[in-house]
Amino acid sequence: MTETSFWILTALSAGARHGYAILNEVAELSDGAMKLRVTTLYASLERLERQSHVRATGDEIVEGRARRYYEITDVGRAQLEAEAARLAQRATVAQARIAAQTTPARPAAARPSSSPGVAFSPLASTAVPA
Amino acid sequence: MTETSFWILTALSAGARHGYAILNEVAELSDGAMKLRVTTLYASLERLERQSHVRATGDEIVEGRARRYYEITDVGRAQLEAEAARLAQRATVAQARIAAQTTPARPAAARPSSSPGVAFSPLASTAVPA
DNA sequence: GACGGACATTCCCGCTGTGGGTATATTGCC
DNA sequence: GGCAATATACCCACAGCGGGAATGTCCGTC
Repeated sequence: MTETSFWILTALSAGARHGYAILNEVAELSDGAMKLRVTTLYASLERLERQSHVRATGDEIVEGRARRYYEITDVGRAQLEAEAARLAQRATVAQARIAAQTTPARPAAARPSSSPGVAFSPLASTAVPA
Repeated sequence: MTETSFWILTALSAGARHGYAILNEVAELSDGAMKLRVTTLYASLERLERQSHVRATGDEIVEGRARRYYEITDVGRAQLEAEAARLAQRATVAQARIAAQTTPARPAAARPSSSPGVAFSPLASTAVPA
């Protein structure tokens, strides 16, 4: 999932929104870090609609302006949930590595990176050199 | 930062690696979820080198095969750290929204949402502790 | 009354990142 | 000899993103 799609689904997970409202909500949710462009937004909404992650719930005319409302589908919600879990895991893995790096003394390069038998335990010993 | 760059930097944050070793380590770190293609890998390494996030530390010949080792720079490490923090925040924001949506009673560590049922609360400020 | 700004959607077009396929070269196994 | 694994590199196509701008209404300011 792209970051754009992630933010759109997150915005919609609290209720139906029209395009422009999504734009503003994403900026707010991300604390200004993510500013969607209108072109990106509407292109992404089209893609999400094709993938049945969002659904258009009809057009409205409010004060002369046409508004198209979108809502998240069950599929979209499941995808968002899975993506959030992946993001959390990614962050954990990276932060564990960074922490393991800054704490102990570090040898020079060219260690062989032969994997320790068990697959990936981020919080414990991440292949710390002897 | 792209996901590819993120994983490469994460792999390199534990020490210098050559391209092919990065490939394997990323698959391991992500528990098989992320499988870099060789084309993507080397193209990304070039980009990261141009941005001074990684640095080539010289070529070696091991058993007849040329190996080019890469190591993460201080700039790259800082970028990785920042990216990990962003990922964690994104995951938190999304999971709080999902929790507020699915559990009407009480979300775990999220902020107290005023009205559970028909939630259209605009979220005045991002309540994510850094 | 003209002008700019906010709202709201849509089209055109170029750039970047990704990935499939493939070429090259060496070592080890069957 | 053929095949897999290791290791890097090139060519080309596709998808997502974003700049620019068009369309149209409403509101506040000059």
